[in-house]
Amino acid sequence: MTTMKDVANRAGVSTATVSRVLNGHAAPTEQTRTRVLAAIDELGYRPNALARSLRMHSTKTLGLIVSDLLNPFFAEIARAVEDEARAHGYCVVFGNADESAEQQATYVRTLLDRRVDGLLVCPATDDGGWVAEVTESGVPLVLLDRTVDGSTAPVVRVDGTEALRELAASLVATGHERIGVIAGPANTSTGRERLDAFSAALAELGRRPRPEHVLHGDFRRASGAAAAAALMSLPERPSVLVAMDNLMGLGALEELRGRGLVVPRDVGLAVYDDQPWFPLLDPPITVIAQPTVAMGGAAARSLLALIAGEQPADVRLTARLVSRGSCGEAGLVSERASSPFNTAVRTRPTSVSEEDS
Amino acid sequence: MTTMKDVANRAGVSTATVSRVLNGHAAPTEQTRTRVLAAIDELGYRPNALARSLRMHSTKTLGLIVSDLLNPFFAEIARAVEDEARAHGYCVVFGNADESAEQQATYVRTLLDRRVDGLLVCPATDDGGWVAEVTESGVPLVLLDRTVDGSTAPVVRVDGTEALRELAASLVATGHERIGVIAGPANTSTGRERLDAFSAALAELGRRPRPEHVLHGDFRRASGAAAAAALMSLPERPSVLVAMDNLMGLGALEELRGRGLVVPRDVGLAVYDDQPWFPLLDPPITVIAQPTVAMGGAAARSLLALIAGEQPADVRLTARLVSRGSCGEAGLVSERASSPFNTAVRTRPTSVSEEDS
DNA sequence: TCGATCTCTGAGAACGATTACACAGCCAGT
DNA sequence: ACTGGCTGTGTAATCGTTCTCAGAGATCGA
Repeated sequence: MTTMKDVANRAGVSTATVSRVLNGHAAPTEQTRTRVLAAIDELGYRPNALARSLRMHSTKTLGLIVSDLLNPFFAEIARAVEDEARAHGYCVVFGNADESAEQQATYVRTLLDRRVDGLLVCPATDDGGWVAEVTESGVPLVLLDRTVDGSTAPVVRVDGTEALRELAASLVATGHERIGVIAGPANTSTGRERLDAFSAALAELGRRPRPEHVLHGDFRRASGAAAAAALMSLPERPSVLVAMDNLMGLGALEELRGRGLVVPRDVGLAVYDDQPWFPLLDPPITVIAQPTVAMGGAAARSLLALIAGEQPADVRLTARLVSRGSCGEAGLVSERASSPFNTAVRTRPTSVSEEDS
Repeated sequence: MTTMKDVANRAGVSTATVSRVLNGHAAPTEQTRTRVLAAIDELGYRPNALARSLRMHSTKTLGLIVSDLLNPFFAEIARAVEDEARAHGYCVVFGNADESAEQQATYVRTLLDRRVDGLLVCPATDDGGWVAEVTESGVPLVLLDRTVDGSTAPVVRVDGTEALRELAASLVATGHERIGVIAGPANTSTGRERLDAFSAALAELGRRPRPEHVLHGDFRRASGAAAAAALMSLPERPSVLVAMDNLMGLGALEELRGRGLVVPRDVGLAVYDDQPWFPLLDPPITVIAQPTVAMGGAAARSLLALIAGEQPADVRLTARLVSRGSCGEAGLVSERASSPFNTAVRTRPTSVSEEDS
């Protein structure tokens, strides 16, 4: 590799001058400037970002740890973060925790060791032992989607209470008595909050889901299938399932299909987290949509603000209910029943990206 | 931040000794060893990977540039690459080219500047101008999924000719006369190869798609919808559409639904690239499945081999046809027609991850 | 003509690690 | 007691940048 010294020799100047030219300092003459640039060009010189970072105490890099890269929810967030970061001249290094606290801890350490300028974490669990490590290292931290015990870091999250309240009301209005819930892990904030909000909403309506109708999954496909299987094997099985995450929703759907159960005739289904293909199912799936792009953007901005020495406030975006008929919602059911086959959806499917803008 | 010097002072030794302890050299006494470790522990010292990399000329990092992070196909690949890399003690830095050659070039440069030990690229286009830059820098390069003009780098790709031949045969056998193709961009190897292979297969069967029935998209959702719209607006519209990528397939599906067209009654659909939700549609979508996890793993291994100084051969995996009935395939259609509603799929949906193992 | 001021450039010290080399003890063999 | 071979440790160079500081000319006013 050619270094700055090579360029300096070739141009007949010192490395200091080369550095000044490279960083756009005022000092160098137009003449030396062109000489240096010519040398850089001839040698195909590219500065070593490692050395630069070591000297500058800044890597222009953000670290992002997502709970599960295969979850399109996080993939979209990752993409949004990256867009925002690039717009500010930052690069993003990803880590995939795979919903595992240990793997997450490993990545936190790896990224701290590489001296990222800031860390964005979608925590795998409530356990916040790792936060102390980050705080000690002095690297700015922003939490995304989920919170963590004993952390004072800014949080960017989604409030689904209102949407869940609407969903509960809609289910009750449709006449559902036995509501099955495939909840997220009890040791994640989103897992608990969604379940709590939904339970509270039902309670307001005078209903209370039976304990055996509430199962916890792990935000992944297989657990959704397992939970659906368990729920549908009960003597008094639910008339509708609410999956608190798109992957568990996918698993539940697979399980229902595998059992030959028809949605919503045999059992209704609602899912937390919209995905582009949900409107394409028959019936289209009723979902609670989260503003993923906005989340990623907001998180990146908060982190950049933190890096700039500001004190960004917590961000709380709101999810919203998108009723599509998979719970046998009034009006949609009857309309649907009149068409013999797989019919066209009534409205053009709304894309997630459109919703976010 | 505490540095090695701090540790050395605290333990009453030199930085050399600290380094030796850290890197497991034989030299230090058990006594000094424990003293150093104690100091490290008390100070919460973490080595600076930047300084280490600068000195060692190795970052233990692989760069991965994907064409589009939002495409689940690439998300799965990214995940597989990361798993394999981690197993060998490497970290992965991602870049998202967004199907843009310029953005890809920017990322190539950024990653080279950060001195990644190796580069894995899913090229956005055929243009291989950037390859020279990588070669000059001496950083090992492996191409993934798509090839590039004038490159001698090892390639990991998927051969879909046999699967496409089977698909063509199946479509012809089902009686499809007018076959519409939503092809990938002509300036990508996969875009061309899939179209060529499919056309050749049809030619073998004595058919030849009409020129106006072949449209090129850009491997993204909107282009699939636009192409489907154009094709279905023709006076002699196709009886079946073949989308050469899962996102274009998604777009096409949305468009068909929006127009109130029923698959496969009004028009058949087949898609290149399986996704977990394809089996859940009614009818389940016939696809050509690619071994994504195997691709990512193979690519990472090839790159690591290259870094180790070996000369890995090109890898060519094979895609396979999964017939599900969305093209009105014989046997499936009749069975389907007998059930009035959204029916259960006939076999348990096969998950992508199972297929890859 | 002589400072004073201003502009440009270079020498060299960081940044935080690794490691070649030297050296100080120690023990064994003569 | 002296040599020679170990063993364990420290000194200092090095990686490729940035940046402080100081010096070399040039310009200018008195």
